[in-house]
Amino acid sequence: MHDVFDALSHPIRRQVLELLKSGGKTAGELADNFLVSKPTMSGHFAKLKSAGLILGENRGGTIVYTLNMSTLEEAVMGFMGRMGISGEAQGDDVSEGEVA
Amino acid sequence: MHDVFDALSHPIRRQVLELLKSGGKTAGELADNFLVSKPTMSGHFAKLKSAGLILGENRGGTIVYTLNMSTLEEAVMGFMGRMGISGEAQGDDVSEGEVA
DNA sequence: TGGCTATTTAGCGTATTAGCTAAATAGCTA
DNA sequence: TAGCTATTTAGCTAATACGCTAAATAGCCA
Repeated sequence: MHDVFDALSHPIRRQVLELLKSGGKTAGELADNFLVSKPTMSGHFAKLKSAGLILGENRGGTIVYTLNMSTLEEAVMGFMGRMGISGEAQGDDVSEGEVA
Repeated sequence: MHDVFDALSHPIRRQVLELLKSGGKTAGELADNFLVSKPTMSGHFAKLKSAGLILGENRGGTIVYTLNMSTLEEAVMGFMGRMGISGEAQGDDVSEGEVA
């Protein structure tokens, strides 16, 4: 759990997840979307992978990364649930916890 | 936005937010829940505050911190929305984005 | 004023993070 | 085997993060 939020703390890593939303992509394809070097991107992939947020499948020379949505969902929605937010729209009105 | 996820990356800070869910608490009350020193906790409060996740009200000598739920919600649910998760329970079935 | 409590700021040490270039590894193709 | 592409590992530097103790600040009370 801690590792998930740790992995999410870097904007490049969050954006990688968003890019993978539409399907698996190779390390090179993903890296092309950012200005940093490929070794730097490789480090980001490693962190996402060790947090369980992506999976890497070695398909002959190239590596295809895919999203592991369940880890993301479990960690983030779990925390938000504990915070009392289940995801339903929740405007400015105070529906509970009357102040006085 | 980046600062929010940055602030959420430390377990103590996430737990502080959970403690504030039930209402405002002083810096000292919050600090009592953790093993680290008060100056260390003060640093965590500062980070949460600069991310806009909590508000600090100086009430004569003591400082009462309160949760700023809207910032948390906007950043986290915004990201999750972009990931295609709106918060509704979402089991193992694939309800959209048919694979083939 | 003096003293007490609550909290932050200053200053320091160490660990981690993020970036780079250069080199290594792995698989393909000729 | 040689060469090409894709990706990671190694090794480095600089910046940031996190913890500590000691000291400063701010408000209260006698």
